[in-house]
Amino acid sequence: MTDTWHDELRARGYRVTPQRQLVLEAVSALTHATPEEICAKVQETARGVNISTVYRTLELLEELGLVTHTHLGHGAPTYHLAADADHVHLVCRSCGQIIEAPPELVGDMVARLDQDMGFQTDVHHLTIFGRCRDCR
Amino acid sequence: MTDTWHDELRARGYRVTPQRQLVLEAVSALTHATPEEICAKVQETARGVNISTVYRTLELLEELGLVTHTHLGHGAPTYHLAADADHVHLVCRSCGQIIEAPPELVGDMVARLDQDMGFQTDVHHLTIFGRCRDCR
DNA sequence: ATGTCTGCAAATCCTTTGCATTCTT
DNA sequence: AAGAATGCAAAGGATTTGCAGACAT
Repeated sequence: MTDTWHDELRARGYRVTPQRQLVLEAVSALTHATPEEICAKVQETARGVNISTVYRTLELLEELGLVTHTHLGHGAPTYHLAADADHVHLVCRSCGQIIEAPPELVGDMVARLDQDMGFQTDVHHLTIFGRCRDCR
Repeated sequence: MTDTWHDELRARGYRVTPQRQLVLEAVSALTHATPEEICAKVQETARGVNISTVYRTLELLEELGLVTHTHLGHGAPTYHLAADADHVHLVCRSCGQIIEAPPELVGDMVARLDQDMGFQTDVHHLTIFGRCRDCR
């Protein structure tokens, strides 16, 4: 990833800090990571980084469009790099497995929702619950 | 609704209690209700019913297949009668409006997920985020 | 009578907030 | 120097749990 977001940050009056870089790196390195997990990863490099900073940073990075989150279950949401987020999530109710499916699978639905309801789907945030092949 | 679930309950070794009946009635009377809201509704009839009883009861009723829940946003989940749940939820990110759309809209997607991935979608639990006609 | 269910209070999990201090600009 | 960001601790909302007493069977 380039560092153009540094300029984006400054242009908006925000500041580039080590914590923000580390959180973004952690989101990049992990997949489907919760704030807690991201915090743990960050602390491997810089201990002392606080969980509240992680929350604040995730909110900021999401506002900048660099990361997105999804709710994969009951607990904490999970974060992705927005650039890696071009898929929908299938969550198996039975074994808990998380499957990343190509967005083409829902293309027809997205088109119909648009045509019939005027509704513009946020595909990146889409999570579908059900049972996977192995569990049905 | 008939009371056949009473027998179902007893057959499984559970008991029929006023609280359980009231919670089911509240879920039936309300729509998209959170545990808190359900509790408030129940307390109109029987004050003293505790929120933890509501949580335990909702879990039980869900296990019995009488109610389902969906996550419509960040906060608490919302509950439905399973019999009323034959629709998918569209949530507008901008105005917060919740639209109940006919399940036919996602029929194609469900079929594809089944064919291509062997994945059996839980349509009742499906919530789609995006922007509604008025907000796009 | 037996064992389940309830209410209560406390505990837990996840997230947010206030504030003094530190750091980026 | 000015103001934004951080760490810390405390508060907050949602949900779960342990337990003694109440209730359905």
